[in-house]
Amino acid sequence: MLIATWNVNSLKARLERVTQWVSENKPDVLCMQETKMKDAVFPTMTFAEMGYESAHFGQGQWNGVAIISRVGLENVVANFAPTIEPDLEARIISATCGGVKVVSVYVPNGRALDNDHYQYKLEWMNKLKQHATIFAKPTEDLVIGGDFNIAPTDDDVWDIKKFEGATHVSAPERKAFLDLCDWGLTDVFRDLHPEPKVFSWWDYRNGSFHKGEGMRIDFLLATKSLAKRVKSCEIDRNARKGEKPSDHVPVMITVSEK
DNA sequence: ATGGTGGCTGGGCCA
Repeated sequence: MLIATWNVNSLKARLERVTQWVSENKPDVLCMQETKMKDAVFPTMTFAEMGYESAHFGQGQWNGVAIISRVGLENVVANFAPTIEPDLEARIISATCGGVKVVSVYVPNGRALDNDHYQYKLEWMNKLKQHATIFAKPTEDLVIGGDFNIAPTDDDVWDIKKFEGATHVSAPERKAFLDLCDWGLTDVFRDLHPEPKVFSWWDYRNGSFHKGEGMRIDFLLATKSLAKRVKSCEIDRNARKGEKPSDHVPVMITVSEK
């Protein structure tokens, strides 16, 4: 089973690249973020013709998350679980795909440490942990895939000195990330790849990709029962090349059957 | 280099 996550930065602008990537990689499940479209215009038929069911939680010009699956797509939950105060933005959708509980998340950016949006980000991470506890047990097969807008360690940014006073690397954000993992989730990529400076995002500006100035902020976080069956985890750096790339690239895991 | 690029849009915000 191949499970992937990708912040596509507008599915409308990226549809050709996304369908091309799906055709080549044939993920069983793909979590997407920043579709930036309303549900009514989500390309359900395009994916259906490729053999995928779709679940989309969109709002329009910003945010928007989706899960597409060719191994079943059941029990879809748009937004946080019903007992949690709902987010006003479309940033989380959950479903069960082929026996695995899957959550696609687009964690708020935070903007700046003194910005209200930063508090919103921290609260959002707390709600995500609550959502996990409601949506699944730590003993079940669960993967949370998405753009977390948090670099968990200094190895996950190109130069920590450039991030003094910035979001994505602050101690409270990193603690929120660890708190979520402490519930029972593993950063599968880091487990299999100890090497530093492997990134999933590069700013469009200033030739960042070619200078190697990126961050690893996109993750597949798996519960133990799932993580122990993961055979490989890759970040598809090639997806940042060529015409009209997203600023993020896909992260993918292959999981062996039980 | 207080800029740069890209995607919403249709001027300015967001990342």
